[in-house]
Formats: sequence, structure tokens, C-alpha cells
Amino acid sequence: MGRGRWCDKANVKKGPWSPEEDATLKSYIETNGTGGNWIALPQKIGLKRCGKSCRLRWLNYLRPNIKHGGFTEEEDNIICSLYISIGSRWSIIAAQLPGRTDNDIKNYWNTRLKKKLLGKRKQSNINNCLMNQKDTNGIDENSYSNSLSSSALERLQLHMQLQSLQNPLSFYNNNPAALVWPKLHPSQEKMIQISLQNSNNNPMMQNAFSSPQVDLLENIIPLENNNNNSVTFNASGNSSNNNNSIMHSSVAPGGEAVEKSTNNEGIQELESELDEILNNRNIITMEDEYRVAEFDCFRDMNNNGSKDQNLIWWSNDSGDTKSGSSNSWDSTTNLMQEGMFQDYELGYGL
DNA sequence: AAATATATCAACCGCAGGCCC
DNA sequence: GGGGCCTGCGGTTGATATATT
Repeated sequence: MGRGRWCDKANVKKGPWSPEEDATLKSYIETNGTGGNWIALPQKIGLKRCGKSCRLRWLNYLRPNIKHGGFTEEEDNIICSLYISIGSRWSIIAAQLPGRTDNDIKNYWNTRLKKKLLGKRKQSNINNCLMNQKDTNGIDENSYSNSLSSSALERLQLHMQLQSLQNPLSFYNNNPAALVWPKLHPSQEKMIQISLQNSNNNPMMQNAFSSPQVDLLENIIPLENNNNNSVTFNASGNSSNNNNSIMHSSVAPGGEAVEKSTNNEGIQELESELDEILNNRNIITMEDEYRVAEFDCFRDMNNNGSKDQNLIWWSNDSGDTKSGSSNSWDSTTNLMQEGMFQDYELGYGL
């Protein structure tokens, strides 16, 4: 793709907009519109700005009916629910909140809402914990947690956190069936265990996966004891390492659990396995789709069918053009399966 | 009161994808 | 069909404000 000529960098002003520039841009667009060409616009009106900057300024600040700050609790709930469900698709989230811009919501989430929900923790600490952990054999355990992107982990964590707010006693119930926690594929559950292990020193993750929940996970996913020269991860964050291999479970096509002792090849296998699971678009239920459709954006998806490639996230099994990007979109599907969207209906009581 | 740390948010950057020639 | 242009998006940066020591 060619890099567009958004800006002639040598001849363009950067930084904050002056009131004069704002007035010039605003009055022109209000009178003439953008003319469908942002690039030509600044030249037309004598602004030494690039078209990209003009567009951004208009959309995020000068456009009529833009609201700044003062997010309501209802808006918080919507943002939170959608973030858990679809990740950092700020433009889609913004579309559900009239007068809010994606940039505003993104900033609000990153600076306030996330902290409000997860507690004030320094992101740098989290990143350090995630970046620094290597096991004694030099195998970078982050490769496992990376399989679930930080965004996906954050959403998992958020979901659990919010569930615990809703049902504070549910995590003390040893009957897994009583949980509101969405049912995950066994491999996903295993991945969570591995992620737990990785985040053992991570205060944020410790907070999210507090011991009652971890105990419960152990109940859900009984750990295999084995002495077969393998690493066995357990939910309390310890691993016993007897060789360069890792024990994990997977599910064969027929559904039966298959236990594998692997080396790095096995890790790749697990990753691709998970990728397949996470990209499985066929397992969403009708009920889920009903819940999904409550949001306009999802309604649009339903209406457009497969015409809009941007809106076929979980109906498209193989041709997901987004899955190759850095976004964590592909990891949402299973989480939505059971109970994810009911959260919005129930409300989080933030 | 000054220095330092932290929070906030506007703006920038680069990538991906659609559109048009 | 291929390539370039334009747009939109999400992540990141940096300036400023505010809080803390």
C-alpha cells in the first residue's frame, strides 16, 4: 500500500491548534463541507496543517454535538461491556455513545475506567512482570501468555473481576456448574492456567485471579500429576520442571481429552490449536446472537451479512482479515459464548 | 515553595483496506 | 488485475495540569 500524501511534513504545522485555526476550519466545513477530500482542504483554506490533522481536529473536537468528559455511569457500563466483548474497537464503541469520539473513549478507558475497574496499578509493573519471566531452561514462558494477547487477558481479567462484583460468593462455590463464568474450551482454560502462572508476580493479575477463583479453576481443570519429565503448570503459579518439555491437555477432534508432552514444537502446536479454537466462528449460539444484536453495531453486522468484511468477525471462519493484525479481536469469540453479553443486561454496578 | 511523580488528553504516526483509474 | 491514493483506525507520544513529597 502506498503511503498517502497526507502531509508534506516540511511545510506543515504540528502541535496544538490555535483558536484561529479552529475557527477557520470550523467555519469552512460548516459552510462547504469537507468536499470529500481532506488532503486538499487545508490548502483551500490556507491552513498550514495536513489533511489528516484537519480531519482529526474536526472529528474529535470541532464537530457539532461533541461531548467532552463527564462520562456517565451508563456510558461506563456500555464501554466496559463492549470492551470485554469486542476489545479495543474504539470506533465501534464510540458509535454506541452519541457525541463521544473514539479518541475520547480510548483515552477515558486507558486513563480512568480501566483503573476504576482494576484498581490503580502501574502498567509498567505489569509489563515488566510479563516481559521478564523466563523459566529456568530459558524457555520464554511469555510465549504462552502472548498467545492470549494482553488485551484478551485484560478482558478475561475484567470479566472475572466484574463477575466477582456481581456474584461475590460464586467463587467460593465449589460447584463449577453454579458459576456465571463463561464456559471455556479446555485448552483455553489451560491457557488461562498458564497465564496465571506467568502472572504470578503480577499484582494486577493476582488481584484478578485471587485464590478462591484459582482454587475453582483447579476444580474445573484437574491437574495431571505426572513424573514423566515434564513441566506441570498449576493454577497457583508453580511449575515443576524436570525436563525441557511441557505437559498440557488438548482436545482431539472427537472431543476426548488428549494429553501431550511436548517441547517447543508442542508449544507451536498448542498455539495453533488455540488459534483454531479462538477463531472458531461456528460455536456461537442463537441466544448469543440475540444478545449481540442488542447493540447497534452488531445489528449492523447482522443486517450486512458478509458484505462488510469489517463486520464478520465471528461468522468468518477462515478469511478473517483482521486476525492477522495486532488486535485481539480473534480471541473474543469463546468468551462471548456463554454469559458474556448478559453482563451488560445485568449491569455491573460500577 | 520547589522538585518530582502521576494523570490527562490532544495530537501524531503508521498500518490496513477500500476505492478509483 | 494491479498500483496508487485516500481514509479510517488503533496505538503511542508528548505537553500540560495536578498531586504528592
